[in-house]
Amino acid sequence: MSGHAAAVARLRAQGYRMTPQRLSVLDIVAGRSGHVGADEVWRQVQAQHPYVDLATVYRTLQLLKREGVVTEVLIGNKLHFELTDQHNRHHHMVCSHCDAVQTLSPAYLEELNQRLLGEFGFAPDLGNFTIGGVCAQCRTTTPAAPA
Amino acid sequence: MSGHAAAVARLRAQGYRMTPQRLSVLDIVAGRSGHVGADEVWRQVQAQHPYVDLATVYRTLQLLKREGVVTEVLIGNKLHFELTDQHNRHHHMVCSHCDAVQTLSPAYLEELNQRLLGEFGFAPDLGNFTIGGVCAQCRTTTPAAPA
DNA sequence: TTAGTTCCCGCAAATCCTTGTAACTATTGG
DNA sequence: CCAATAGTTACAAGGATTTGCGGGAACTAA
Repeated sequence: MSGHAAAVARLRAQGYRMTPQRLSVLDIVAGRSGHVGADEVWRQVQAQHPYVDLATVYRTLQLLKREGVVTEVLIGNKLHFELTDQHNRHHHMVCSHCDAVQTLSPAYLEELNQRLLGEFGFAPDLGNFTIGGVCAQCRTTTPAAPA
Repeated sequence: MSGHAAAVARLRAQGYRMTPQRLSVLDIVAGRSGHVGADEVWRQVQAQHPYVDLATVYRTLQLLKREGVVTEVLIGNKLHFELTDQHNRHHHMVCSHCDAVQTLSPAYLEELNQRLLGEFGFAPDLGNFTIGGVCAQCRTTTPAAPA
């Protein structure tokens, strides 16, 4: 219950009602060091408020994502979420073979970001950027992978 | 019926049976200059073979993607496909606001590709790479967008 | 407080895509 | 030519996520 109090205040200031459901969702995502699947967020929310619907969890997660409070990571084909940490920004590399996730410093995409913006006026959504591929582990132990 | 005859032969040589359903799916994707939604592929397949199931279309598209014959583009949250053109490779930038798609030369990602491979041993799937963001048009006409 | 308005939720249905299954079809080996 | 085999399909059911809707709770103004 440390880092996200400011986020709650900010959301409230923007006119959002921080209902028990929303606070619960945020608490659960914030209580993790890494990412959580939407379904697991739901299960944990239900432990506190058994009547909460899955749709509410999804709507809340989308809201928090829109407001930059959480970051979305597509793993396999499930959405995961983690608390956005301004002081430790990172992107994600997800292995399509074993679903392992590595973090990637924003520095790696900074140049691309600038070029797309400068040359095309296109502002990439790097906040929720995830790049798929095959990790080192799977490349060495799998017969099908490029050099 | 020009470009993909070779692909058909290759798939056949790999042991795949090029059934009427599969040929139809491939013909339809190949008959487009740009990308087609899975649902529209289905509709057009049905015009030729009314009994074909949507699941077959999806399975076929996945097969063609796995084999590199077609490229997948996620637009909005619908999958689109286009014939992979080795001589005109490109990635896609998709606007999350208006769903417009721009193509992007592979040159823009070549350095990133090399760095991820060299520093992490991670082989990004750039063949089916799509980057989301907000296009120039929407950035100027929308109140919410970064500089 | 009270009426009016806005926001949010639970519920249900819909959407897009994937997967399980049993039947069907081409191919292979006698 | 017939049986065994492997690959494919239609159909149906499932999974993940989104959306429509109507009621209800919270904020606002007077």
